[in-house]
Amino acid sequence: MPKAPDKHTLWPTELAVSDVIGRLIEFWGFKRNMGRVWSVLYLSPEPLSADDLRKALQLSSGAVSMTLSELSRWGVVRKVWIQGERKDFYAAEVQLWRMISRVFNEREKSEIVRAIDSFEEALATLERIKNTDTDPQTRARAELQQERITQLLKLAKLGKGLLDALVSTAKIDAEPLVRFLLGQRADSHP
Amino acid sequence: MPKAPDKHTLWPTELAVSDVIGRLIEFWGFKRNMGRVWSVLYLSPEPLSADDLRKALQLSSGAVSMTLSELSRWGVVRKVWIQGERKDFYAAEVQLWRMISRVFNEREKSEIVRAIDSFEEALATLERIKNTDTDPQTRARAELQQERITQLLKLAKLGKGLLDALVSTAKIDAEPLVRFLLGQRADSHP
DNA sequence: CATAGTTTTCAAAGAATTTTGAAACTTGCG
DNA sequence: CGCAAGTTTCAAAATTCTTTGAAAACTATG
Repeated sequence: MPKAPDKHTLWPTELAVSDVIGRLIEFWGFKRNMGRVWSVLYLSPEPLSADDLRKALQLSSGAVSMTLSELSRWGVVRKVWIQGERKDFYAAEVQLWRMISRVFNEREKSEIVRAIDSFEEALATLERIKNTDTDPQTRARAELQQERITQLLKLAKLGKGLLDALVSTAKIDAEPLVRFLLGQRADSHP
Repeated sequence: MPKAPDKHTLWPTELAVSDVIGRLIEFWGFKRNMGRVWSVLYLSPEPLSADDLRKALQLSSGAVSMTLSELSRWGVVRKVWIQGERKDFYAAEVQLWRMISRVFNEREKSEIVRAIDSFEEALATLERIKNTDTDPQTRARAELQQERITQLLKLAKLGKGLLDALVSTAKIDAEPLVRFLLGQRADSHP
């Protein structure tokens, strides 16, 4: 029985890249396997089946299924139909920039927005205290906290601004932010 | 015996803020308690002792000690001597911008640099394969991977550029990046 | 509509991380 | 010194997160 040309042994480069991305992604709050699976797909010339991935990364079938569905939810992997095949095949989103901005937008921004709301609410509460409480100590304390929370609020808004800029940059794809950050041309400009 | 004015009951606003920061910070890969402890210190008019923190946040003494030492290592909290007191007291770094840029610089950048190195190494390996291997399939595959990894590399470098920009902005504190990101003056533009 | 190939689900096992608290350790002072 | 307040350490316990794998659920034919 002739073995199918093995998709199941990763090249050392694939292993290295999927590992480092796994780590980066984990560091960033996702599961390591999400990074690994995505990487393998990203480096694969053709879409892979769940089973290919299971073999390549030595995961259980359940893990692969869950990882793929999470990746799909984030829109960084998509199903691909291959004619004549029964299985589902998967391919990585290759538009890195778009991918990242989507994730940033959904995940980070919602967290930041929550913080912003909470800061604003705290400020309002403190304002009420200042206008109500008679103890000078208490009022002074409220005032100090207002100042400090205001700083936090500014910072959070800055963060939100940054994410918004990234996202809209990704949409337009004309890359003013990229230029700005890299100082000059972004790497080899034909 | 007259109770000391209670530093040990947090105001609702303090609780809310320390919670939301705890979450943000956890989301960002630190321990939740680091965020909470820092927040309480940040909102406190005077430095607090380990014991104050233990009571305010209902943590074990060990947890407080470890959290404080971690926060110190990140330079976001510092010891303060209070004359006539036996205990150590702690205060939060209030220069948010500086604080954040330091953390970014150490933590994020090292992770990104690792990724960059790894990508570059992978590219070199693939180049060797292209120049050595005779199988056209293999060579084609190596080429595709080079392209894709190049994209990753660009992205990683962009990330590094972003962090560098943040850090140097923090150093100068003249805020070109801030301006750029917010488009105009901070806040309120219908 | 039965079946075999696939995917999904999910409770339990396993890992990893965090917290606890008592013991060991420091330090300043009588 | 020797003590006592204060801090740190660290092994064990608790908690949280991840993975497993077998069973249930799908699904495209014959």
